[in-house]
Amino acid sequence: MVQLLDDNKLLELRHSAAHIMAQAVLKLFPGTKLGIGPAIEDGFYYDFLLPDNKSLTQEDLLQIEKEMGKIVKSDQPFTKEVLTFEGALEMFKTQPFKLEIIRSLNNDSQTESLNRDLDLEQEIDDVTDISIYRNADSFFDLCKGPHVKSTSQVKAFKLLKVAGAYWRGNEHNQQMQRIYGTAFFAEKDLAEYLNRLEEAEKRDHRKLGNDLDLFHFPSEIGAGLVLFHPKGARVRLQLENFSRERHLKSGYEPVWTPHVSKQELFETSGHLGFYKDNMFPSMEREGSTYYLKPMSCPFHVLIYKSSLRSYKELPLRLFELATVYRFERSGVLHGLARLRALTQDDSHIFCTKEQLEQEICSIIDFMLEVLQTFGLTEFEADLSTRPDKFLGDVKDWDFVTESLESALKKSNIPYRIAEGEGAFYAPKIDIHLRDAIGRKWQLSTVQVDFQEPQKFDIEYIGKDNARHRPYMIHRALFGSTERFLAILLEHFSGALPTWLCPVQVSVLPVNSNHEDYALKIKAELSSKDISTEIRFADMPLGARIRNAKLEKIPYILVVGDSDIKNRTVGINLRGSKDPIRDIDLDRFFNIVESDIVDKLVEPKIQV
RNA sequence: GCCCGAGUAGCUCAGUCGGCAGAGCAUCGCAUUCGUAAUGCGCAGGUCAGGAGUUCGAUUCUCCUCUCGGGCUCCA
Repeated sequence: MVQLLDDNKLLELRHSAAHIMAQAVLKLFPGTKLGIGPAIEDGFYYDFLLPDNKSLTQEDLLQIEKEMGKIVKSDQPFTKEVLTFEGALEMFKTQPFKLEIIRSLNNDSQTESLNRDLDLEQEIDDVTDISIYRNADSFFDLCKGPHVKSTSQVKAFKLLKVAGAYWRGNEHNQQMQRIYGTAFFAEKDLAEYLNRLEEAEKRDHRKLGNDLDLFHFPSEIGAGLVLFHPKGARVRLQLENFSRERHLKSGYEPVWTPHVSKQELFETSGHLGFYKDNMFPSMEREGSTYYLKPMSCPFHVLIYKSSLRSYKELPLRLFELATVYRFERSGVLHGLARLRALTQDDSHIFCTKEQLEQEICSIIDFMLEVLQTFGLTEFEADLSTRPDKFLGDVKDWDFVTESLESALKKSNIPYRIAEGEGAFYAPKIDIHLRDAIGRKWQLSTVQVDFQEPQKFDIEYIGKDNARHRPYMIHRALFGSTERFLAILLEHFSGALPTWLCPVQVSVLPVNSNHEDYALKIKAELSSKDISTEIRFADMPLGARIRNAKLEKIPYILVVGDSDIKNRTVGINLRGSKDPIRDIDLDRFFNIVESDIVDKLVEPKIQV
C-alpha cells in the first residue's frame, strides 16, 4: 500500500502507459480522436472518441491490452520534440481535441482556467513550449512529459474499466469513452493493488449492510431511499446519541425544525433560485405551496431571528440532527453515501467578525476530537476559495478565507488550497478522511456564509449599541449520519467498536442444562444496557460460534458446567483466535462495561 | 441526467443456441443437546425486476420502464 517509489517516477510510468494505450487504440480503431490521458492517483486514463461514436466493451479492453503488450515488447524509445505553434497545428490537424488544447496554449488568458478545468498538469503547464513525445514513427502525442525511457519499462499494467466522460468535464460537450488502467514498476505492486481492490469490495458497506442485516434499499420506495432494520437502527441510534451528547457538552444548543415548509421560506433563502433542481417537487394544499426541506439553515436563521440578539449571546451555536430531502440526480446515488433522504448533524453558528477565526478554530478542534473517538486520525483538508462567479464583497471574501486558512494552520491538518472551488456565496473547508485501506472520504464541511444573514436581514446589538450583521457558519461534522455509518462500516470492515455494535454479547450455553445460567447473564447485562442475545443449544456449539463470529459480535460467551460451578465464562473475543476460558463473571462485566464506556475501537482483555 | 454493464428463491450464484426452472446457505418440520468457525434427514420456497412486441411457444430475442453497479457531471 505504501508507495516506496518516488511518486514522480510512478506518474511518469503511468503517463507513459496512457500513451501506449492511446497508441494501441489508434491501431485497433483507426480514426479515433484523442482527448486527454493523464496519470492519476491510482493509475491513469485516456479519453477517446471512437469512429462512429462506438462504445467500448470489456472484450475491446482485452484486445487493447494485448496490443499494448506488443508495444511494450517492441521496446520503443520515448523521444521529445519541440514544435512551433504552427507546426503543432499542422501535426495534429486530424485531432480536433488536441487542436483545441494547442490553441488554448497559445492564449495565455484562457490557459489557466482550461488547465484547471481539465486537470491538465500532465499535458500542459508551460505555455511557451509546445512539445510532443514520440515513441514510434506512427505515434506521437501532445505532451510536456517527462516519460520513461522506453515502452519496455511499462511491464506491470492492467486496464480496469471503461466509462463515459465528457470532453473538458462539461456535460454539454461530447461524451467520450474513457479507459481507466493502472501501471506499476513491479508485478508484485500491481498484484497488491488488485488485491486492495478486492479487499475494498469485501468492505463495501452495501454488502455488509445486507450481510449484517442492517438496512436495505427496496425498489418500491424509490432510488436513494433506505430502510434501517432493527440492528442498523441500533447502530445509528448510538451514533446519534453520541453526537447529541458531545454537541451539548461543547456549547451547542439543540433545536428542532419541521421537514416541510411553505415556499416563501425557500424564496427568501434563495434555495428556490439556486437549488431548485435538487429539491423534491412542490406540494399544493389549501392554496399554499410546500416543499420538503433540502437544508436546515433557513429554519435556524428564523430561530436566530425570533428575538433581538445581543453580542453577549454570541457565538450562538444551533444544532440539529435533521433529515433533509434532496432530489439527487439518479446517476450519483450510492448506497448510504449518497441518498435522497439523509440526516445531517447540522449546525449553524452565528458570531461576530471578531469571533470568527476563534470560532472556526474551535469547530475544527471539536471535529477532530469527536472523530478521534472512532480511531480516525488521518485527515486532509481542502480550503476552497472564491470562484469566478461569486456574490458579495471581495474584501469579505478575503477576510473570511484568511480566517479559514489561519484556523487550518493552527489545527495542524495538512491542507491544500482548492483555488476557485468555493461555493458562490462562501469559501469553505472540507475535511477528508483516509480510512484503514487508504481510501479518501469526504466528511465534514465548514462554510462561512455572508449571504444568508443578509437575505434574512438578521442582526445583533453590539457593545456600541448599534446594529450589526452577524456571520453565519454552516457546519456538518459526520456530514450525514448515514454516510458516516457507511464510512465506519468500510473502515472497520463491519467489525464496529463494541459501543456501536447492535449485538454486543452473545451467550452460548453448551447444552440446555446451561440455559438458566445463560439467561441470568443476559438479564444482568441487559440491566446494564448491554445488548445481549442467547443462542440456544439447538445447533452444535461449533456452528453457533461460527455464525456469531461471522456476525462480528465482539464478545461470544460459552458457558458450561464448570462455568456454572465457578461463576465464570469462556470468552471468544472478536479479533482473537483462541478462546479465553474461566474468566470470572464479574470481571467480564467490568471488561464489557469499560469497553463501552471508553469506546474502545477493538475489544481487549489483559489475560 | 449522460455512457457502459447487470437484475433468476430471503442470500450467494448456476442455467436455458426459444420448449415444464437448478444448487448451496438461510427459513420451516423431525431427529440430534453438543466445551470453541458448518449435525443429519425431510418439506416448502419462483409472474426468471415490471410492461409491451415478435413467435405455435419468451426467463431466453426486440423495445420501453424501474432498480442496481462502474464512471462522467453534480455534491448548498
